[in-house]
Amino acid sequence: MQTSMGRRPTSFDIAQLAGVSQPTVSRALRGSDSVSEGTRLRIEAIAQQLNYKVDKNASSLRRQTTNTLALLLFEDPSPDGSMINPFFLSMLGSITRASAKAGYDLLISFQQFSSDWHVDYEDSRKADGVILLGYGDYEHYRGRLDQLTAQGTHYVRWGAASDITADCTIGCDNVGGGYLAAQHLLALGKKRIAFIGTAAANCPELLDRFSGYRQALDEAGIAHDPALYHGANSVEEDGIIATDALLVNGVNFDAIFAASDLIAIGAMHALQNAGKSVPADVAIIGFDDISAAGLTSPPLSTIRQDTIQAGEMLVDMLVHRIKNEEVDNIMIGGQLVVRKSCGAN
Amino acid sequence: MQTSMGRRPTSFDIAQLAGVSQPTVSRALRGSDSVSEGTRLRIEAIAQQLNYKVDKNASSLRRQTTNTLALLLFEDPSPDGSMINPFFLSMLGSITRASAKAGYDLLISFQQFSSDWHVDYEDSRKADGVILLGYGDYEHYRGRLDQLTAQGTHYVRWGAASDITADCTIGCDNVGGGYLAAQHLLALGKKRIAFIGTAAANCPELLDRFSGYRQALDEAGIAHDPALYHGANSVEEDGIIATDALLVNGVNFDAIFAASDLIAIGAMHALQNAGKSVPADVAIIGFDDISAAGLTSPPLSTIRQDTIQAGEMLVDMLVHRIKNEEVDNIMIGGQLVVRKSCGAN
DNA sequence: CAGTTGCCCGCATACGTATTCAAAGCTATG
DNA sequence: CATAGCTTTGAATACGTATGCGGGCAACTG
Repeated sequence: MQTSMGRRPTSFDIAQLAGVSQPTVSRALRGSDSVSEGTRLRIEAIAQQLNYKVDKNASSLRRQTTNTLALLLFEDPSPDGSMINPFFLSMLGSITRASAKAGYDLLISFQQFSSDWHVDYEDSRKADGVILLGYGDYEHYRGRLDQLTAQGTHYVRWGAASDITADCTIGCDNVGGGYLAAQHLLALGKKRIAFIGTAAANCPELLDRFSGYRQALDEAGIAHDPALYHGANSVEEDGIIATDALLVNGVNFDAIFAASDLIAIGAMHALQNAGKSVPADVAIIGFDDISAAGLTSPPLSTIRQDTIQAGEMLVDMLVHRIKNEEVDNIMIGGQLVVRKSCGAN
Repeated sequence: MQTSMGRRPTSFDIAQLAGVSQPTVSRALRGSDSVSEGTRLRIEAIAQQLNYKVDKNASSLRRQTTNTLALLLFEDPSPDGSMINPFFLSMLGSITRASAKAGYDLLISFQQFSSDWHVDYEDSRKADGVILLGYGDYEHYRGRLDQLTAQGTHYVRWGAASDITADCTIGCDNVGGGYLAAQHLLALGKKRIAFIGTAAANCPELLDRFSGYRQALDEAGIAHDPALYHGANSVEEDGIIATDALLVNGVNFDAIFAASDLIAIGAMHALQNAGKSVPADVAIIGFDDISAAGLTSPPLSTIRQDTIQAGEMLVDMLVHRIKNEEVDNIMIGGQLVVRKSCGAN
């Protein structure tokens, strides 16, 4: 029982069938209290029968709100041009779920750092707010964040708090996490703990982890030894390269704190390829607790970032911001996950 | 230089500043050829200066098209309530990229099988088309697919071709993949090859892999032995359970073909926990080639499904369908990826 | 019975864009 | 110089929904 041929039903069609006006249909279906019970039921029945759905474009246009969040995922173009960092992929999954739970649709977009992402979404009224997700030094785009704020775009960002005006972030306590990791190795009696991940391009997260690591070592009275520090971005390959360099240079080390699990996995492979045993010869601890961390051999000890909690918090915080409610930056603690890669059970 | 206070600029604002009418602005910015060069440049300059962006809600409403695709991701509620199957996560990443490349925004939504997904998106005009992604027996929702077709929703589906009216799918050659896997094990001299993944609930993919496996065994003259077949859904835990059962029952087997990598990883852990060596005692091959497959110890041989290619094809096919172009179902071949879990080299 | 209150509802309109139609200006042609 | 043809523009309108405002009607009060 279609009204006109083929066309999808509108609120006018329903109004006509129900013998009321279009505004009444709108009110009835939105649950306004100024529609009589009887009328509402009648309208609802017809709507159901016609399989009527509100046209969200029209609705959004009229209400000037979209009930949609946008997730902007930043990624350095990866070598193979396709993989996504598993940590962010996990966050993506979590955010997807969380926004659904909050009643918002989620629009996803990959972005290069260089693109004009700062004007893409809210600006074109496709989303009410934006979640920014990615590693990276915010100094590199603080101008864009300021512009977001200037044009009234609501956004939240994954990462460390900053002094950027009206910035709003949720991030892991990377310093604390680094401290935990180093402390764990120290407690196991390790004295020569290498750090892989220093000076990673645009990545303050890794630098914070280094700070935490140094803090633990300082407290233990262990002096600096730059030979133990090695740069790496968060990819497996960099872990391999860095570890190979340590080996080739004949550096003496009994443990590695890798600033991310991917680096740690690379390091583990490099060590094993060189005939070293993990953890007998070298203990390894990573950071993130990506799902692959539990699958390596030996399973990788790591500092867990709770992506599920983080995703929910990001969505939650953004929703608050959209409602112009006051929100505070949040820091999530990292949790030590002990597996076999450090030795002691 | 804002037009009215605070308000975001509209095409009327630009028209006024440029001394033309609103339609001319619309035409100029959409690149219509019936606007003089001078006028167009003037309008473009002003638009840029005001940081004007087309309101996509209004535009979509007027044009009755959204330039957006929706991805519906089906998932059995997982035990921990949060993880996403890594294979689908990978597909998700690939589809995200592919749709961006095709110039479409991507809307993502998790769905329970039981929900009213079939009317959610295109119906409410938020997307021009829908990608359906998930394991599952389409028989369970053939009615919904029919309804999608009936209401004119464009969709493509990941999975095996079917006899559903106007159904449109891209899927892996699971039979061929299963054949490849079994053949590989046979070539290595394995005689007692267990299969884990039979009779998985709602999962024709796994059954097809079983068919391929049987086909290879039949050709090798190996008789059926139901003791070697074990049910499992595509989660690690089921792999553990199934393998433990094989061990407890004292079944004689020298290889396992697991119908998915997650199952294979579970099986590997179960074997190693029981003191068995992989591949010396038991060879293992999986299916999918999720990113964790290369990280296990030993690294897992598997049948690779090319998610990148699949994602691009899904998007491509959907775009064609949206344009009402004829498209054919596609089957993607699985590729044997040889690592260490089966022994040879 | 007049006046007041409160409940339901319809009229008119706004949201911002894209397109159809017609008209205006301009060039070319005979 | 009149007409035809072309280019460029504006007026009007449609897309489908949501909401401010006012009106009709019944119930209730004095």
